[in-house]
Amino acid sequence: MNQPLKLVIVDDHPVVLEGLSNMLLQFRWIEIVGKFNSALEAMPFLRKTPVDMVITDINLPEINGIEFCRKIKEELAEVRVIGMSTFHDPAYAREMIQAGGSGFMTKNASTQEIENLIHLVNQGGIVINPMLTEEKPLRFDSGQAPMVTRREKEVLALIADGLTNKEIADRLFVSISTIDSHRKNLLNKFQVLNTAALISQAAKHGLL
Amino acid sequence: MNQPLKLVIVDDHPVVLEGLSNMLLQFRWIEIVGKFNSALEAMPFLRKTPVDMVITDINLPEINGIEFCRKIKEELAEVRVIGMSTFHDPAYAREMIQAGGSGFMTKNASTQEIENLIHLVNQGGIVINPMLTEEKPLRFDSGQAPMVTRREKEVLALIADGLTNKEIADRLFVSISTIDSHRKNLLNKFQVLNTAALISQAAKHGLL
DNA sequence: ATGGTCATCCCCCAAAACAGGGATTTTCAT
DNA sequence: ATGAAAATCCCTGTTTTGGGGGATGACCAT
Repeated sequence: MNQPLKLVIVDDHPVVLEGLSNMLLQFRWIEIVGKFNSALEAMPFLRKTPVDMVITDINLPEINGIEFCRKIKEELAEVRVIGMSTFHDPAYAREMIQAGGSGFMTKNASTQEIENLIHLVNQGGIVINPMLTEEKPLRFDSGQAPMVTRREKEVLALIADGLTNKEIADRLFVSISTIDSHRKNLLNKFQVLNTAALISQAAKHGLL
Repeated sequence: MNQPLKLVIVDDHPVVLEGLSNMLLQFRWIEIVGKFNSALEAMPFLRKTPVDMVITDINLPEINGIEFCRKIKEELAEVRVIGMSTFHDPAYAREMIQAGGSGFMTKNASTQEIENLIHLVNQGGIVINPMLTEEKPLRFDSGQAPMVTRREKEVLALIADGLTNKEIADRLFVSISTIDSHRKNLLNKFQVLNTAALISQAAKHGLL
């Protein structure tokens, strides 16, 4: 703990941004090295500056906190990410963790709670604060998946397994043209230009 | 809290099974309704008996605790699952959560810690205990992901985003041949024949 | 210093995917 | 029963991938 923890805060509400950073200013072991209003502004900074931790709002414009977290972990795996939200939504918390994040807190947490949380996360823990009561078993989706028909789903799965159109056609006893059509429709529905993007989108939406 | 919490314990070591259940016997609000040595034995029971929570060892024969958890959440979403392991492995903890679990603990946790953990999880929290220091940024794999280099990872991500070799080459300021090589190496490492399979494998291993 | 992995680049050629039309039959709910 | 949606099929192209090679410098650890 000889080096202060380098922290970046991301929130589109200036009030929160200022409030939180003032709150944390009193802790000498924490150094706030950046404050941003959006993920898009923060990302370039993160890429070129060594940072230990990011606290980000979940409800951000353009790229939300969950996606932001995913991106950070993709490119900069060693940066720990804590999600923050106004609402006590356990689904948010879980999605943060599933996106590779290390923690979740609501904006009304006390200074002490926040310091503890940061401290624990910094030690490698995963912390959700406060402990929330969840009503429903929770949703796993991110965004909404395009509506795919039974057959398309079938084809999609086989594509993901690495089969070519011809192989799929043989397997399903239809012509190559048919599979080709299904494939095109899938590309359209997912608004992507090729198979790679199709599969990664499908995976993201849990359709595989 | 009028109804006691119905709990099932799964561990292949009889000592742990007995020890833990004895430990928890003292708490009147917890009722142990089942003890099993493996996931395969526990699953049928869970299907026909209403249970609130399952505490399962991670290192189980045949089906490990992570997979077990995934299966439970697929079929019985309302059952909360806590993973347990001898080792302080933060990767386990994270995988449990990603599999839909609600908590993780090591076997040397104290009675009090365990009761607290169960209590918090029962209220809908996600709890990792103890807070572990993680050495390396941690692995995300289920099974083991092939080892991909920094550059390959970069290329992989861009492929998943739907860029063609040419576009990736432009973006990274290298020649198309280079990207082509990286792509081929990725196909080799993942033991797949085309991009579709590559991306779905990568997604499965959490590399996206 | 030298063997290994990484990242970079090149060739050729075949196979598969993508883009753009269009068309017919089955199925299913109102 | 009748329209809409789904599933099936076809043609003509171009672009992108994939499979088979091989080569070079940079870096890194033993």
